[in-house]
Amino acid sequence: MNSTFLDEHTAAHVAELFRSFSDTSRVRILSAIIEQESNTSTIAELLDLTESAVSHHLRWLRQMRIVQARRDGKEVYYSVIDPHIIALFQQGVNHVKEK
Amino acid sequence: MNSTFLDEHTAAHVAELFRSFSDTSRVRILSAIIEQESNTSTIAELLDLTESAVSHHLRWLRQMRIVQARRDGKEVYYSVIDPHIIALFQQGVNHVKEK
DNA sequence: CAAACAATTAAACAATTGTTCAATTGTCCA
DNA sequence: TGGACAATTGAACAATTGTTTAATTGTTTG
Repeated sequence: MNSTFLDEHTAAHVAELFRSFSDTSRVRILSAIIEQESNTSTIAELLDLTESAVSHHLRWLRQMRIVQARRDGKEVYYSVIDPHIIALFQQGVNHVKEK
Repeated sequence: MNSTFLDEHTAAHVAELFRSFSDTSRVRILSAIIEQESNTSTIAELLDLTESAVSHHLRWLRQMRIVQARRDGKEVYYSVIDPHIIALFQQGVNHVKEK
């Protein structure tokens, strides 16, 4: 169906996309907000990370359009919008779990 | 169906898996050998990389059990065995292409 | 308005990563 | 066996990345 042979430019974008899921903290953050929309400090507390570290990762994911931010008063709530992204992430998780 | 909330250990493995696809050269190498089983120097020539660089990446991918090596005389041919891995990779590629 | 809380940002740092160069190993065949 | 070719390996390096600390911005409420 689809050829996978990629030009350098597309390959760079694919790599960038997968880089979203290539760090332990980012994977944990994503798993948390896929499970339930949460704000920065709740995520930080839940995962035992500093708010700053979480915020840096979320900025990265925001720039990649992986996560969506919604402010409610002082808090900013994050979630994963795109079902394709969730499916991609889940597929990686399942692969690991089924070993 | 499946909860995605992950313990640190599983998250680390998931991150490690996705790291296989998180570098432009590795993405290009994978796209080449998914398209067609190839040996190190053919891949190097096709992608304009040194054989050493290609070999280093392939070692990484081999250790991750993403690729399979088959020696035929002087040449070592690489391929991606697991259809789940191919599907995961393709899904990332499609996500990028559909933007 | 000021104090308190939530989140972001910038700078700095240690750690990791990708690539190169050079040396080595494995295989074939004259 | 020795020379040629293919691939791997190790060491070194520059570049990138994740985290911390400290300062700053945004928002609410006393």
